[in-house]
Amino acid sequence: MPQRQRWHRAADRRFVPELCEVEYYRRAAESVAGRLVAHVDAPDPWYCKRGATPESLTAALLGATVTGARRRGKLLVLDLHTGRRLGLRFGMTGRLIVDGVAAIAQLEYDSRCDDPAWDRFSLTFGDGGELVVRDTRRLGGVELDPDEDALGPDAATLGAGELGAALAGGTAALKGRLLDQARVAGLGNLLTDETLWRAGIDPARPADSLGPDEVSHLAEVVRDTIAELVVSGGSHRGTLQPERRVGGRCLRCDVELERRAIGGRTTYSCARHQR
DNA sequence: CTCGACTCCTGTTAGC
DNA sequence: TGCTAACAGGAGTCGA
Repeated sequence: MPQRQRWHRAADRRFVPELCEVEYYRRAAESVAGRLVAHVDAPDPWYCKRGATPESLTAALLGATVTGARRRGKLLVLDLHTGRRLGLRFGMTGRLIVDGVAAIAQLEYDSRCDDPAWDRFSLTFGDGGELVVRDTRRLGGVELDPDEDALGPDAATLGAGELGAALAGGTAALKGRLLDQARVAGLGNLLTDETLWRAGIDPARPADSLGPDEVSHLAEVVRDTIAELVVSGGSHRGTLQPERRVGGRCLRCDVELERRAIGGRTTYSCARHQR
């Protein structure tokens, strides 16, 4: 098979739970609101985070009624009528399956791993339906009463003032700050590359080197990009994504994209128009 | 406080 | 052809 075609196929599969994907999970999880938890299955103690155990999760959840599903950044929160909250994180390969239907059909790496063997956590409801977290690589996790305030403002509604505060006083690379969930919640590696490419800003610039107009513009691009990608199907629908590979080219400038490690993450950017 | 380096995990892929 | 090692990235921890 020609190399170009292989790249294209790989790009098609690239799909990681970032903000857009977790928003789909949230919408799917809304349908369990009003239901009573009749059974809790937490077979993997490693998957229970921040002091939670299969026993403590069962104690907190069994008999509780879910009252709603919220999202902050990449964290999905199920509210319970008891006032307690269940936090779900999906890592890189976590999927949410509600009543047997996957909230997203396909994620990177696990297209052929749609296997109940990777079920890390599930709730069964009084009506017989269920909510399952299926995570091949176990980088996600489940916790009780997550500290939502430890997360920065949600990227989907990021204001210029909020972004300015998130970037202030940082000499490290802009991209590193954007990936820091305590500063801005919801941006992952793909979405960060996408927004900086669209905004025409070099990801390696010091975070506090952006002028007020750049901050304002970037915040707008972040909001618009997320809004667009939530409508069009997820992070992998980004304009940059098909070119986000070795040898990929900038669709604006038709030059080869630069590939670097910034903030510890593989970064693709255009040396010509991202300044 | 900031921030880079390291670690977790496992399917895929590059390279010998 | 078959094996191995690097790679992918969200998030926590550690130490300078």
